[in-house]
Amino acid sequence: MTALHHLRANAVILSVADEQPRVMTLPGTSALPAGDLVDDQDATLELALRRLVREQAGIDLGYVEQLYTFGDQARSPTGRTISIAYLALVDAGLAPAGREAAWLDCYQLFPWEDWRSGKPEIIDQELVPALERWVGDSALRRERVDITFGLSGSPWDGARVLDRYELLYEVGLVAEKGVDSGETVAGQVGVAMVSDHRRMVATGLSRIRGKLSYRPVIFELLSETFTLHQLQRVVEALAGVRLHKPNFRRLVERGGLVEGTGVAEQKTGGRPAELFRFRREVLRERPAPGVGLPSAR
Amino acid sequence: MTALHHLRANAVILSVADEQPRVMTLPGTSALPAGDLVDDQDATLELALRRLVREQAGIDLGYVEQLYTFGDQARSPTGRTISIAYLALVDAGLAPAGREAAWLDCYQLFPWEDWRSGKPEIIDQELVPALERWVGDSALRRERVDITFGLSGSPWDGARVLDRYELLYEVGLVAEKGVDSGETVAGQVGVAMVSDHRRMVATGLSRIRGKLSYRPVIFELLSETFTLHQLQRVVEALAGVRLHKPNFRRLVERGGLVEGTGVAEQKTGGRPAELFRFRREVLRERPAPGVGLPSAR
DNA sequence: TGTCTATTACTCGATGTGAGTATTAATAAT
DNA sequence: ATTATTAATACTCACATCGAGTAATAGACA
Repeated sequence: MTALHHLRANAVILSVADEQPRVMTLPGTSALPAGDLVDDQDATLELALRRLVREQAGIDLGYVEQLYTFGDQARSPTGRTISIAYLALVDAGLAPAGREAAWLDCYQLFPWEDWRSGKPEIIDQELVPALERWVGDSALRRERVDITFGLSGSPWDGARVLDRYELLYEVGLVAEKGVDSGETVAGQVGVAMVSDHRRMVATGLSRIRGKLSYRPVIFELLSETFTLHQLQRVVEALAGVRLHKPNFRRLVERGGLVEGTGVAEQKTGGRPAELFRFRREVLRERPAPGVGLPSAR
Repeated sequence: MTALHHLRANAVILSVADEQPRVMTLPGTSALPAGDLVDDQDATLELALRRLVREQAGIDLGYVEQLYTFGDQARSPTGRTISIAYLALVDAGLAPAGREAAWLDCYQLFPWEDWRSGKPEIIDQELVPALERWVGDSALRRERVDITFGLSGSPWDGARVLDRYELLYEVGLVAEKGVDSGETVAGQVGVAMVSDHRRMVATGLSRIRGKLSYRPVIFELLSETFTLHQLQRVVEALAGVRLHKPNFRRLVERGGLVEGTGVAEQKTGGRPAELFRFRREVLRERPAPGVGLPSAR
């Protein structure tokens, strides 16, 4: 009745710095913090993961949620390895770097996901041609490609990060194994990661993009106080789209998500902005408080 | 590097019959279909689960998605057991019963979740008093109870099924272990299930309630064709609320989710209703097509 | 012919959303 | 001091959607 399995936990730790979403890796590698779940000293899996990250990267995680459990046979040649992936969000200000942790730009992993300066050129130049070849005259493939990549009049759905990654993987455009460095491989798009770690990051980005509009997770990535401009930049970085400033401010203020502190700060050369903080009471007032991206409904 | 673990897969198989959401159990028990993940004959975990359900309950699952991985130490006294739970949706018409599978009414498990005939009496009569005692004068507990159960002016959020179950578990109102029959236990609310299976069902119900409004999952529970009335009843059963008929039809028709077949059927004694079918093209047209419940935004 | 059931049509106000434009406040350079 | 710069703040407006209510209609059955 007892089975032998290789059981691991992986951490997708995201933060936003310099208007770029980034994921923590172990220094010198393109691997996520991960470890075997071997001893039973932790009461819950989540606590085991927190301990693991503390030991490997030297930080105490705040927000943590379970992402997905990966267990396909193809993942390892000798027997099945089960990996339970977790998503963590950390404030860029508190995030360590250097000997303990390195940070990898998410849009180097998924260049097609950043639409902040318009549609990424890689889509029409590299992805679409390869996808079209793969489609051939299959109606099923046609529909799938149209939906996941917003072709043939379908809208681009920012939250389908994972769908797109999985499709590109099937098509053979993204590599998963046999790559230890963070280099780009010929014939492949984006920077690869060890094993299926890039797929885990895609899962995490999908999750958080979807969650942005109905849970106030964004504040996990910001300090206690922040300007509305900073808040908008962080949302834009994660969502991968530019937002209309007046509407964003209206949404977030009138929506009761933030409250001003009265204090003004910021020495960016222009007019100092007021500092805001997350308004916790919104949780009691609205069923699904989030920042609401365009066409995300 | 290799760890010994007890690894299992569980299936939360939902369907709606007679306007009641129900979950499949093994006949004579209050246990979900489940099994050890021991051999590596399946390429993916999901395939392993499908085979397991086929062997145990004799049905081939259609829609399947991974739910959550449970691995808290408290689950088993001797070493950790990891359970990967999956959610499956089956058409009530195709669902088997009898020797192979039994069906358990979800609202017997969670009587407080069915608001179709108004607020369930159990909430004010049993839950709230116990919750209030548990809160005491802790502001943290106060906030949590208010949000999860819609107290002190907070709205009731249908999708928080799991939050409510977990809170009731902490408070001691729902039992998890040592109960093999489906009977109600003194001092406890709702029908218990084996081990943490009821928690898995709560997770599944939470997931599908949340998903209703942005993914057309509801059609997995219906036959190829159906009347709008049937569709509404199934949505109401899952969501646990009554819906405004004219608005529902407008939403679902003008939203492009269904299309008429021209065929009229139904011999319920009144005017025959037109049969509709799911309109697949909506997937290409809208980013997040769903049935949109009231205040679900 | 009447009754029942359920479909179908219409209205109306409140709210939210996307988009655009204008104004103001403070800092830094000249 | 004055001006340019940067960004915050304020306002408008059309449009779609939503919640809620009311009314009319079509067919089956007794």
